[in-house]
Amino acid sequence: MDYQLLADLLYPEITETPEDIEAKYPRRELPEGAKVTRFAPSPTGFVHFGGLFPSTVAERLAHQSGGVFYLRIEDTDAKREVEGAAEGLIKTLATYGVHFDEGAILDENGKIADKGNYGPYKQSQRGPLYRVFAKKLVSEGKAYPCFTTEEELDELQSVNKKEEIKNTDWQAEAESRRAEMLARRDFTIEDVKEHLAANHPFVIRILANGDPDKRMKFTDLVKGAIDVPENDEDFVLLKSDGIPTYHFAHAVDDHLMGTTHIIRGEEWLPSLPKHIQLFNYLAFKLPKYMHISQIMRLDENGNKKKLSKRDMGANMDDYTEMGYCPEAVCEYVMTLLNSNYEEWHMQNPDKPYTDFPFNIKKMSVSGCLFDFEKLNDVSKNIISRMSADDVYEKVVNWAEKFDSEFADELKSAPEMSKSILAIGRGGKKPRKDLTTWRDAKPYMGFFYDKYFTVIDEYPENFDKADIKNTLVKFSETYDYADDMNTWFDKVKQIADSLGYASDMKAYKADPDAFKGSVADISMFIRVAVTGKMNSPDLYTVMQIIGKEKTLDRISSMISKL
RNA sequence: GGCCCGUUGGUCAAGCGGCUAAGACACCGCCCUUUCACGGCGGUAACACGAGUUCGAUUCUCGUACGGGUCACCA
Repeated sequence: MDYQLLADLLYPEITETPEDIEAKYPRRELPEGAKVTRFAPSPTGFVHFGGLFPSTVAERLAHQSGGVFYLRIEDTDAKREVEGAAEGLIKTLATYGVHFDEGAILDENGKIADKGNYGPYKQSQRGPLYRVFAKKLVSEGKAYPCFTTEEELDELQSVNKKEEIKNTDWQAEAESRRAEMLARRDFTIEDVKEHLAANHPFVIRILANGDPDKRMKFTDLVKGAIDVPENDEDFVLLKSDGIPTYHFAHAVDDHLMGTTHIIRGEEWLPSLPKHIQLFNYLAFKLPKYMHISQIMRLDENGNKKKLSKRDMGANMDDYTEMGYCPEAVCEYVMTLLNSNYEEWHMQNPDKPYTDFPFNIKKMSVSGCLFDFEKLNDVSKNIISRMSADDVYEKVVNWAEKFDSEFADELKSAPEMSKSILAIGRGGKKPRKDLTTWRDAKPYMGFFYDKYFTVIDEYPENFDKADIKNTLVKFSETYDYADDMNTWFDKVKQIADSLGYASDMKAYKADPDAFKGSVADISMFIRVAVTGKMNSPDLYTVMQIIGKEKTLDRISSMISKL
């Protein structure tokens, strides 16, 4: 077969050669050791937690090494493309610290525009480029046109691949596919001419020459040494619309764009043989690969499953609504990515996670389970270290989007709101009441008349009269100007007068000698003022609420008893 | 089913031929404390199984089991 003739028949309009293209994509001038990485999402939806993972790794590795991190949009599947998804992706990534140096990123008008010299960065705009390389492969007898239509393929495939395939069917399936593949390779120039004349669509397939029984040694930067079989599958390079498949685009783009490290999910491991073959055929230098373990979740049977789109915690945009601050999510990701992150962070509590020396060798080989508890802990700690002003601003920000009424309430009394948030904050052992911004309302709502309700009831085992007496006595003696000690001394006096222990030690030594303790007396007052059995320091709460409201709330409770 | 990857406490995980097998989260207990939230101290809890190599295996090799991934003109 005259392969050059075949190539010219297929792509008469392509006159450029790979060499011409290479000349337009010179090697990057980067310092020694600098890594060029990329994130290459398909614009089919939101950013997924499982996508934030590799993109964070790619970003860290590039920026830590003085390299380049770019965004390439893999919009090669028009059918699945979602309008505006790419823009959303970029914005979401940015909130989680994933910033691009180059690629199809947002310009000042919020539109996607290319930045950098290795574009275009949207694969749909790179069609001619791919065809040059495809033509080359055809001319070398390493790829060939296939006129089998999708419908015909579906029919040939005896079993629907989406359905569960019965054990016995697998063998038959493999055999029929093998036979079918060999048949596809069997054609003449005349056949091609006929098809072309009839305007039949075609795909370009690679002509696989591997022996799947042979293994190649391959080193993955995360997985270590692995065995991969040679590729024997004539997979598609160019689809009938002239747009490449992932595999071909990966080879051409990452070569041209100078990617040094391919960072992607573990699910790509099985297609590695295809990529190796392609890079070989194309005479491209194989980049380094890092296949990152997947994030799992527990299914209803207690088995681990890949965290998928519909799962809780999958959509990064949900975290905003749930009220997590991006720093918390980033740190949580770091703890999963590098096990020694936490240790480092304890030693460097004030440094941003971007100062952490990220280490490929410390990456986990096995998949990990997504754990909200751990995220919550990280989040709680981060918020506890923020200033009251910061927290105020962030809570308001969140509330403006998701609870505008609460936002208005906060903004109507900013000073009070800030002093509430300042309780127990700033010291060596800050309170950790807030895990997410969403927690703010239940935590501090009782300060505002609008949200104040008595939630907790007095426990049955206390005498109603004691409660009432406590409240009456307290309101009689309460003086807003009292300092904390004076204030508490008065509470203790009430305790003594009602037969409750004012000294906790005495109470603990002999609880039966008293009706209760000053703790209970405080609780009586606390429920009246805050509506809850638990609250931050009561004295401080009253100072913030103010004399009038404090007494109002107490008297309203008295009248209810 | 073929191929690939994995398996240390409930979870994330250190470990890289000899350790009483770290640490963090969660849980429990005690202390501190007027409640809560912190903080301090302590506790329960793990090398999937079976062979082999070795003086010695969590660590190396091979099986088995289990889990995950993948097998498209999707990425």
